[in-house]
Amino acid sequence: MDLSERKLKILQAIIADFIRTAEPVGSRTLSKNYDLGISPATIRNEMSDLEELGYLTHPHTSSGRVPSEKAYRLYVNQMMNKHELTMEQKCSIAAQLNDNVTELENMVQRAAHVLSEITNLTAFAMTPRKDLDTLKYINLLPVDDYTAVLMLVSESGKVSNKAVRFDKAVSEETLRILAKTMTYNYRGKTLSEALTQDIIEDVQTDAEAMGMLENNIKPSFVKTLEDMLNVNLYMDGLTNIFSLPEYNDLDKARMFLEMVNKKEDFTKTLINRENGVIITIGNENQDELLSDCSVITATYHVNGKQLGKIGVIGPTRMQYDEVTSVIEYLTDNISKAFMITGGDGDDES
Amino acid sequence: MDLSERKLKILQAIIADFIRTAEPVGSRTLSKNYDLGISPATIRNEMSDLEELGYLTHPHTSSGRVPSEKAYRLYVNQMMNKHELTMEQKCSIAAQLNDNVTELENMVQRAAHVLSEITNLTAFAMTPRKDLDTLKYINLLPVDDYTAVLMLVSESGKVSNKAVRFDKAVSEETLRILAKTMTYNYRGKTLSEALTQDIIEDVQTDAEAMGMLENNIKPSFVKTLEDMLNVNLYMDGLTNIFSLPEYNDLDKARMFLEMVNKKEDFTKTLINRENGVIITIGNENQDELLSDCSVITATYHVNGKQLGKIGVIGPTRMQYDEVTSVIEYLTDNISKAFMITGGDGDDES
DNA sequence: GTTAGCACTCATCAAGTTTGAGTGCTAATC
DNA sequence: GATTAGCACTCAAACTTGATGAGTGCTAAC
Repeated sequence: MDLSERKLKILQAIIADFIRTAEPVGSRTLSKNYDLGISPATIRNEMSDLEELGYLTHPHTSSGRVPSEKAYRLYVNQMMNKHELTMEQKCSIAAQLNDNVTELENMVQRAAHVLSEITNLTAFAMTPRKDLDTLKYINLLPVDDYTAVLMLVSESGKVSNKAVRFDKAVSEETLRILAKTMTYNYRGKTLSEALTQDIIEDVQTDAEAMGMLENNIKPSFVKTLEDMLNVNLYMDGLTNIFSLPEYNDLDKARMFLEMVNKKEDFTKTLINRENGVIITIGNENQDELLSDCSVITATYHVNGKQLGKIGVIGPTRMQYDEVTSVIEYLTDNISKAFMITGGDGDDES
Repeated sequence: MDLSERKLKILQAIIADFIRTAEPVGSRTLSKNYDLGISPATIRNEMSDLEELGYLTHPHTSSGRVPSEKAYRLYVNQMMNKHELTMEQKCSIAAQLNDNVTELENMVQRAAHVLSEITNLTAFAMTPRKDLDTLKYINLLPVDDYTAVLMLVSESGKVSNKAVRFDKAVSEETLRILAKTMTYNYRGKTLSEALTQDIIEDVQTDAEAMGMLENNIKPSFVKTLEDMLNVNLYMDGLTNIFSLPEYNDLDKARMFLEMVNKKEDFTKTLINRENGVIITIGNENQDELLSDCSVITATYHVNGKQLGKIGVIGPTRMQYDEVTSVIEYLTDNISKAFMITGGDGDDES
């Protein structure tokens, strides 16, 4: 059933007011502050209908109305106007973002910062998944007789490394052979393929060297690959929630911070989201703990291939229009910055 | 002036009680729960003296006494008994810490975790400063015609890298020469020396190559060096403060979290602390913002040279004895683990 | 269909009251 | 002279009470 023009107008006014004030909205306030041309009593009747239809709720009998998740969903889908950023805002954002960029990690981190500053919410930014990246070469650099550094370099220029310890002294010559063997076996494989593929025996390597490969190098190799595959998650504006009336209760603030601090869980949640601009409201979120939050994410791309995400998390009462615009502007900027030369030679500092 | 035996006993009891309950301690409670053998009235007289001497304070006229910073200082210096960890505690800590260690970063991070779990405070762990580490080799790995990865390897096995973009296409041969020149110039220099030393002209490099060194590589080189020098700070148990009555006020909790979130400032504060087990109470802390916190840090060493720190931050009311024991046990463990082979081939994942 | 009017509800706030844990002082006791 | 019992006093915290006001639903008039 479609809502009448008037009901839509009233609902929109309630949502706007509630997003601004965080207070339940009453019929009198509505008729006074919004140019609806009808009396409070009529508004009450309409609100009663809207409540029956599930768009509004009532904290208690004699309080104003609060938009439900269903209302926010309707608002986001149909009623939200495109919010244009001012020229100053755009310039300021671009300036902060592009100042002396050399690395994606850096820029992405700054995006989270800018986003949290503008929206006054908790922002996050995720570096791209490297699924399609392939191994280019593998090196073993001697440190002392028993220790070396295993170094992997990918086609896109990502470098990652870990220490390897050997049971016995190993010569530089042996290290070179081992590295050569590994490069021969893994070159051109994607990172995820390399994770599953076993080290193949090679004519040049003897039994002893093979043992080292299996027992000493393999664990570090796997960990390094996982490091390269893993996305990094930057968060900013965690303490912004203290300014929101929704979290002016210690328990709620605590729960929020504890949830967000579990970075691994949160990263998984993010990875599973679709690409593009995605808004999930309250219980639409998979994660039980996010059931009274809204999450907005958008995707940026590096070289048109690898995809990363940035976004915000906050109460269901948020400025969906403004936040969405800012996020979109940020992702556009990042995508542009890393389009031409494919400068994704990021490291993990 | 020295305190009488009895005053010391009373003060100790007050401190013990206050650390446990966080409530001002009254004379009746004291005489009931502690075997002091004197009546509340006598205790009141003694407490009055102790207050005059600056060891106790009075939140308001008719409330119990609270230990002052001076009292905590006295307690820590003279009255605190050595708290022995139980065998189970030790085993549990050692197990969590040493499970499958390959890297210092990893172990240090886990130390912060264990520490925050046991103490229910906010714990932190700082990786060692690399001042004494020297450069071993410098490499430039081609990514595409305009991009390379600059890689530095130090004597201790630390590897760090950053992307370099060139104004024009650069051949692999050129990269090799550039890397060779840099290695020649910087090998054996400590990281901090390398930061200040300029690139010296070399017979093998022509003017064009020199220009690239200056304009394209230098910025990345400096950043990479700074990355290698920089300590990493891991924090854990941030939300533990929500369980403390000291922070059951939103503003206080917020201030604490905002302070601790400024990692750079906090790192500087930590670096400036002396080595060994250091306890600073309230206003003894340099940082204004820490004026109602106590901080305990201890130092671990890697190979007897590089020094890192771990510690906790919490209200001045904390279990100084227990916390100190745990921190000491942790630093001992880390130092032991990284003593023999000097396996500090950490990276920055 | 719309609106004015009215009785009712309920969170919030301020003012007053009670309670109890604490103190300091004084006079009696050891 | 040191210790203690007794008592008047203080003050935060918890509870009570009543007023206020923003809100509702319902009904009857427009």
